[in-house]
Amino acid sequence: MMVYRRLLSSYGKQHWWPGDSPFEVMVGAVLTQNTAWSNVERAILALKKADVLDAQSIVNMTSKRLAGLIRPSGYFNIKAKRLKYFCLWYLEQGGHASLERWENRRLRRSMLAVHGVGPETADDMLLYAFNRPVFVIDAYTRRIFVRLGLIVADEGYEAMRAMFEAVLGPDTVIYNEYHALLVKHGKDVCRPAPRCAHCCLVTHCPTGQSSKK
DNA sequence: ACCCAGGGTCATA
DNA sequence: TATGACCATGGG
Repeated sequence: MMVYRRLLSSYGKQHWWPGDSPFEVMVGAVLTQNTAWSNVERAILALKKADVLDAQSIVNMTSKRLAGLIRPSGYFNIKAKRLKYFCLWYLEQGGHASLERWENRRLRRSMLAVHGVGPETADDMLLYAFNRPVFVIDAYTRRIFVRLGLIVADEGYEAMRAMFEAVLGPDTVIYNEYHALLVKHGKDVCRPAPRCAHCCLVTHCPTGQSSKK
């Protein structure tokens, strides 16, 4: 796809997902829900320094303590519970070595059944922790392709994923790089539209949202 | 002081 | 099924 080539030549390889192990990638996928990655890094660093970045430690520890450790990532009470649910599932299924033998669909369904793991989080894990050819759709992907006029605004998650996967064919390497490039482009260039378009055009906004005073 | 960020769940209608 | 409320920190 042309969009992919142009992004790649503009930005170069992104080397995703940042993380030292598949498990760390999965933890990061939960922690980064609606959250800036820089905040997630602090949380993961705190887990490492406390030497608890493994499923067993997280399951054993109280939600209270876990919430304190991941505090910088935001939504810490909710995410502490989500991490515990996820790690419990992870252990029950026999860990990474066991999960690695599962087929894509079964693995995805099983992940989605974990409380706190939605489509994007599951697909992050599938692509970046298990190297499965699953295309990740996120807010950046949607925004960029809406702006390009290539999709309509209310296109659903599964419809978009199916579209990308059909066009690109099953290719883990391309999916990996493409998603990372879309995030990069979304952050740097394809910024969100202003809330009040009027404020971009005039100095005195009738809605009063331009904070003068 | 606002807005935003690599979402997901839950309660309503 | 389709909206809205809620979760919470750190950076611009």
